[in-house]
Amino acid sequence: MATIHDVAALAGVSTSSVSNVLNGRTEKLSAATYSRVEEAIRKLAFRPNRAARQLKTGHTPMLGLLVPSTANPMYGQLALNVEAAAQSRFNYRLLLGNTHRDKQQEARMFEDLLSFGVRAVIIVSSLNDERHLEDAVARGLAVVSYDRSANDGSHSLVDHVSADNYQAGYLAADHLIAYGHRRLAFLVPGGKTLSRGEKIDGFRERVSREGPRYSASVVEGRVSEAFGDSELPDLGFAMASQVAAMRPMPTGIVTVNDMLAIGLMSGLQQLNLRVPDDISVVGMDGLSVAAFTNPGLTSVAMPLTEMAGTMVERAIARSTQPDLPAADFLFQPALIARQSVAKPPRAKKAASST
Amino acid sequence: MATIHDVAALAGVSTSSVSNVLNGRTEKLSAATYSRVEEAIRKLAFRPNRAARQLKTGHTPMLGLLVPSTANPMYGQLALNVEAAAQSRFNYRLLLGNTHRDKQQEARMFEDLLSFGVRAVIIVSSLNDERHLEDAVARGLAVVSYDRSANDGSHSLVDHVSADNYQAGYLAADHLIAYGHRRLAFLVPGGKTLSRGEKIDGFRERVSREGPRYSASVVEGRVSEAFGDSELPDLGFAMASQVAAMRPMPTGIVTVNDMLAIGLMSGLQQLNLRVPDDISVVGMDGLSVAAFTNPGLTSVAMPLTEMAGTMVERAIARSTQPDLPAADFLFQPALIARQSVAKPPRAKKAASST
DNA sequence: GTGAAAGCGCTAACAA
DNA sequence: TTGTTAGCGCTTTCAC
Repeated sequence: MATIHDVAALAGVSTSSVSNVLNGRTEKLSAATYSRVEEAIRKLAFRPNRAARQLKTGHTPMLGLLVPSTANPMYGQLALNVEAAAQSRFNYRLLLGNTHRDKQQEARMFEDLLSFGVRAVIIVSSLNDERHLEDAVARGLAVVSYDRSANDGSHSLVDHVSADNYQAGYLAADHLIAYGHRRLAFLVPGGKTLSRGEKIDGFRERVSREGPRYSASVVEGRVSEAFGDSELPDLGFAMASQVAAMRPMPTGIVTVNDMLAIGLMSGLQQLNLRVPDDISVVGMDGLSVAAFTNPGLTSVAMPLTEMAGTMVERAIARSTQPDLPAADFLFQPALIARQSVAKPPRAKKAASST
Repeated sequence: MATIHDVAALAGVSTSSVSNVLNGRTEKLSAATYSRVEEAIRKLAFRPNRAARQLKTGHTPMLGLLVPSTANPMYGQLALNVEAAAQSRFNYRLLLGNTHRDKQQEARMFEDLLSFGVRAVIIVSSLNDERHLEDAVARGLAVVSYDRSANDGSHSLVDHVSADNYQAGYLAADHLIAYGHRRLAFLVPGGKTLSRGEKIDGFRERVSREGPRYSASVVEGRVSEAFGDSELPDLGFAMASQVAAMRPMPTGIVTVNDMLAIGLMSGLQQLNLRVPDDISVVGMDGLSVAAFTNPGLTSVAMPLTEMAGTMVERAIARSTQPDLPAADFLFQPALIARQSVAKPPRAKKAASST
């Protein structure tokens, strides 16, 4: 690989002039010198060594992205959007890590990012404990947290970009209620996850507005210790039995995310429960693949592209201006109606017999 | 951030001793010194600066991964597997790029990798033209190409890790034929893709063995210039009409990948064609989500984890030992039977009328 | 407008 | 066994 010295030699100038060209300081060079240097750079196919540059400047155009698992299409899409924004708007490249929602892995990744000189990171974490995030901040990382709203007040050290999960839960319940459902259930994996709390609150709030004849239950899937995002559909599949065993059985189900819903629908069909004739399902995320399930999955979609843009912008801004205070950003979800929701079977009966 | 000097000072030794500890050269230090240095490292939470190290050694523990789009769950899974192998077996981190199968983007990413000091890269490309890959190799990258078999002979510069696509096509056709199908079709997006050639060959070969009463057609989807992997399901959906318009209509369809199949099934159902009663579908990839479609999608699965492991191993091995010759690795696919394949409707009639 | 030179944090001879 | 030192390739004062 050619170095700045080779270029300087070929162009017959000093290395500092080459450096000035590299950094676009047009005003410091005569047009003639400038183009002579450019020519030399072209000829040698010279690309500056980032390690050297970083060693000098202290930063490097890389952004860390930590997601639970890119095998979950939700995070695959997120990675795509984040990468696109980072690349096209800031010329930053993406360092990707799958954390499996494991605190150790997250912490190790932070360590590595730091040692690579990366100063901006976006993390999708659902861990209750944000202490390791704050450690990372203390050591110089600008951290943006996805979908973990900060209303627990504590930490103004980390940016939070999230969907309005309360509203998401509210919308999902609202949609089912509009179709006449009265016995609703909200499905979540057991254990840790956090943003689901608000989703459940919104869901419950909407149901409780209808009075005592409406019910809102929360069903937790049984998950093993090592439960990962790739097993979400399997869990949904298994939870179909839990739902089917409920007495009375709910007629409208909301799941905390789309992959769970996809598994659930499959499991329900396996039990000869038809969606939406016997039971309606609403997912959350707005995965593009949800448009192609059978039936199409109604889902509360998050504005992923906008959120990705904001996250990238914040992470990079705060990494370059460490004095910028952390902030929270809330995005509004929107329900996408497809075919997985219909009138509840009871309502049909009720119409003729009550 | 603490530097090696701070550690040396605190431990009361020279920087080279610290360096030796960092690089685990136990034999060069007394046990006492060693642990004193370790202690100092711990106390200062010292992490060596990779940029400095890289500047010195010329390499950095990073691996590039270029995929068309992580929004395609196939590549999301691939990224997960590659990252896991790189991380757990080599302590390498992953630099991810979405190329949208665009040559410019691929070339730019190569440039960037080079300038970041990354010497090992795995690429999923379907571009006919491998010249930019060879350019990259010439400039010092160890390139491993996924699923682009090299039997065009030309390039021994790039490693090729691929599934036996001929066999995949063969297996898919074989499965349909075993169920009694005679009119088969193979669906692909229009334009570029490459590995599909062998899939089609295997598919055709299997069908032609049955003689003239069997037919194998290839259907190309109409795609725009900017067609991307995220639109695969949409394309499949649209292609359902193309299939439905064929006279005679095929009863068994194979698609070049699962996302296309998922869209196709949805489109067929939209046209009131039932899968598998009216028409059977076989996908390719073995996406985990294909187990949860309705009906479950029969698919020819590629051994993704093993392939990812091999790719990582090769990329890193060849980046550290540039004299290692490039090689090709072929993996055997396996058909996963689910519910999207059944006897053809004609065969049922035939059974009673012939 | 251009060049000389110091130094970012590390590694690896080589000396001691 | 431990320390000294010369760079790796770049950026950036500071002279000229």
